Amino acid sequence: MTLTNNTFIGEYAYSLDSKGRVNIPAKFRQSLSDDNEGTFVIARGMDACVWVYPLIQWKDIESNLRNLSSLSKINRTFVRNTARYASPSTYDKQGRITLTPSLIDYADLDKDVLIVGMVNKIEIWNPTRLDETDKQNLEIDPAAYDELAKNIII
Amino acid sequence: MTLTNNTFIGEYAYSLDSKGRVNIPAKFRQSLSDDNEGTFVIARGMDACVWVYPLIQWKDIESNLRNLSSLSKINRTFVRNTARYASPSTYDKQGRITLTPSLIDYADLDKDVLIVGMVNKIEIWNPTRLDETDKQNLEIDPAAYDELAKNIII
DNA sequence: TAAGATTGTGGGTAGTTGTGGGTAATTTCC
DNA sequence: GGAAATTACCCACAACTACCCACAATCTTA
Repeated sequence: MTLTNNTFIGEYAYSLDSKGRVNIPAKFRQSLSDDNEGTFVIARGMDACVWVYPLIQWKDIESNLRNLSSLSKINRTFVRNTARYASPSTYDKQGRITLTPSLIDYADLDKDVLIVGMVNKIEIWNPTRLDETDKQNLEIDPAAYDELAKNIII
Repeated sequence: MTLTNNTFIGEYAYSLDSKGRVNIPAKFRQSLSDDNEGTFVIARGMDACVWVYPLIQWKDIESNLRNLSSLSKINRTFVRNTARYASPSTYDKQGRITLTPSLIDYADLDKDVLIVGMVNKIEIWNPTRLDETDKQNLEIDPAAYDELAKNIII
């Protein structure tokens, strides 16, 4: 079984141990291409979660950031907020990455975490926070949502 | 006799075993093209059932999701809702795929299941749930059918 | 109709995966 | 420079999954 390289789908209930390590689901690891060198880049998500990018994917983002002119204030802010909290993390022999205390704090992570495949990246959630976010998202404009769905035949 | 590749029609009564495995009807398997690598992607249906996509079909959806920037909140929600409950499943030598406990729960599946060909994907139903859904759908607004008639010739 | 092939279903087993903890190497700080 | 803290690497084990074999029922073909 192989999906597209560096592609992640599905939801997994895993645990964060006392050393700040989380397992990356085996199915996700199998999808990783070799040029990632066993490394992810972890960063603050735009929601209350941790974003985990395979190295290759992150390099792509970096080159996009490079193209944003610092003349514009919003660009400066965006680049700063994106780069500031990002850091690389290589997984160990058991397939775990270590999260930074700062990110654990930001995402309000406890022992039980939910790992969610987001196609080009991975999200790590406190299950309670995800529930809350889900509920808030019910208030999203249904018309805009349908518009999105219309363009993707599922 | 073979229809178009990766196309599924008809209805089959099969069973879900204690390990969460369901057989994919032989006729469906014969229709699969090789580039599916013996793999399906199972996901939550929009009704109370499990959707089963041949890998090729899913990759199409995936590439659409990949193009949605996570800067927009509605995009994030859409990608998350779509990808979260999906997972790849390769069929074994007997032609069975394994469903996740989460999907079995969502579709309220028991031992007896109904497998329905939906042309580009497959649905797995609890027969009782399908009956109920059918009855509700009898009350479909005729105007909606007229609208549909503009888009399809049967 | 009978023999053979295919298909659906059940269960055993070996390998993989998730999780916890120990130890040595590295870094930090006084 | 040396002690303390942190990090990276390694081992161990239980739970789970994927793979394999078996068998009965059904369908195909001569």
